[in-house]
Amino acid sequence: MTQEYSGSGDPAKSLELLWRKRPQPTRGPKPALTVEGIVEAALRVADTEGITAMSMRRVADELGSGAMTLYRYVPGKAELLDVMLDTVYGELPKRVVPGDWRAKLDEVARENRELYLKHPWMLHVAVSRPPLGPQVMAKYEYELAAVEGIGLTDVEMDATVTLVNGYVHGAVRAAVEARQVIQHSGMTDKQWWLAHVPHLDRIADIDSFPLSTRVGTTVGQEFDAPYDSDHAFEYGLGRLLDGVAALVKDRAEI
Amino acid sequence: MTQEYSGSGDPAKSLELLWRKRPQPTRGPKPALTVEGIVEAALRVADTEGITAMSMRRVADELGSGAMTLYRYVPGKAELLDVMLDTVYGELPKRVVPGDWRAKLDEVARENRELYLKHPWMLHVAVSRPPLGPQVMAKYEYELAAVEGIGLTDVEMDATVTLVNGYVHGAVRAAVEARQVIQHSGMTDKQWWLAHVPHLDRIADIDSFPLSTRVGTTVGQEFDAPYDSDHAFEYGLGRLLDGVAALVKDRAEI
DNA sequence: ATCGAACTGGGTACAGTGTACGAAGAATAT
DNA sequence: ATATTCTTCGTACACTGTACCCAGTTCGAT
Repeated sequence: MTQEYSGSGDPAKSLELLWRKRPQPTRGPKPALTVEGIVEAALRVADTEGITAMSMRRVADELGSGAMTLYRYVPGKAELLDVMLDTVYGELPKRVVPGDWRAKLDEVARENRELYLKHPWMLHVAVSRPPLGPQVMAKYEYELAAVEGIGLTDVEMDATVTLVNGYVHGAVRAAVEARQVIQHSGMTDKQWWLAHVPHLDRIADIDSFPLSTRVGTTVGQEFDAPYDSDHAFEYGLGRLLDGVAALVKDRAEI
Repeated sequence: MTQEYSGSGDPAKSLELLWRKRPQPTRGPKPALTVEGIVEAALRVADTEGITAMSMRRVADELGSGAMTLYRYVPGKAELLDVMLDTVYGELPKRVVPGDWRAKLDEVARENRELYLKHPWMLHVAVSRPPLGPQVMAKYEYELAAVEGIGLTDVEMDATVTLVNGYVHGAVRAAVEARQVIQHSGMTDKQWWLAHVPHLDRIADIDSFPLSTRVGTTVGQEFDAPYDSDHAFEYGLGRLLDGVAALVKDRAEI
């Protein structure tokens, strides 16, 4: 399995770590490492080798120290992931684009998509309770600003940015999975499909699935792959924003 | 990490396993187990103890046999997960509801949601290339039927059911994470929030985040939790189907 | 009836994982 | 000079998937 859990330890410790407000001691030897250095090394490993490779030992190796040394700087792996997340959220450009709410929400979606594509390991970190670090807070503030003052209630504003974020997460997850499975298996989708079809013809009764056969064939021809991620992203985002537009129009009319 | 990868071994072996077309040998001792029994045991473990607990040793224990014995019946853990997936897809009622495409797509979304809630481990199995078993095929056929004959192209039909499935996956994943994190941490969202706010006030400069503060407070009061999953699901599904409706209307007019 | 081939069950081993514990040494306050 | 505090990090534990191998069982052919 590949689901990491975001930190759930002592809130005070976690927040002090995220905001770099940890009291530094006067006595004892000077620390050889820094939280920043550890996070940097962890990001390097996660970005290039994936989240499964990012073990405490691997990060320690990267820094030339022992695995247990890291525990002097972060309470555990979950909290390290929290800081990693908050750090990469700082990479979001948070551009304020001209235009209405739709242009802004569109920008939010695309910026998040870029970030996920750059750091695919983010997709596998559960953030039901987000790490309340400075970058996470700035991100939420920026995203709410996109839908502020267009007639939605506070609850609808929150639901809308949550919806967009959830959509992007899902869409990119599918796209990244597709990309990774190609590397993992050494086969493109088309090759995979061609390797399965003859066996499926032999084993299954494909006459029972007329729609699947017709649509699957068309989609395969059209996109040279069963799943085209760019197309899927654009289509889904378009539908989603259309749906939000309907609500906004509704609120404006009443 | 908690991402299991769906099988990527020999297509012939995988398909024969999924469709139960494996040639049974005549010589040698009669097998003590069956694929069905192993899948049943694995589902029992995954449903009750989660996907992380579902190890080959744990499943073997459940059956009173050695871990390596399972490898006589399934090529590996990935393929076992494939069969588990195909099996639970068989639980989908696949009701043909009266009404237009929207009623049918709505039903598709709700059936999938129920299934995910019943088997949350499904959310952590990567299915970029779905196991082409009988139940997966039947599911795809049923879902395409919901949007057949309403003026969409084959490609749009596929994109639409993919979009709905992706949406439900994301929405339920968020809801299940929220549920699990309560059990995992022993705190409700409100308790978690109340444990963090005083520290956040002390450490962060909350004046920099006026929208977050206002909206966060309102949402907290309204739903007694930062994240209400039922509300989010209904809101998102509504927006999504509105968006599809706009496309359907467009196609009808041209 | 005998015997080899084919098959099954499952023990052991390997290279990993997060992290609790504790030993050994270094820097500072007194 | 010494006590206190803080550092690094080796060892150990309970896990993981599964490769490899051996012993035992059953059947087909002779």
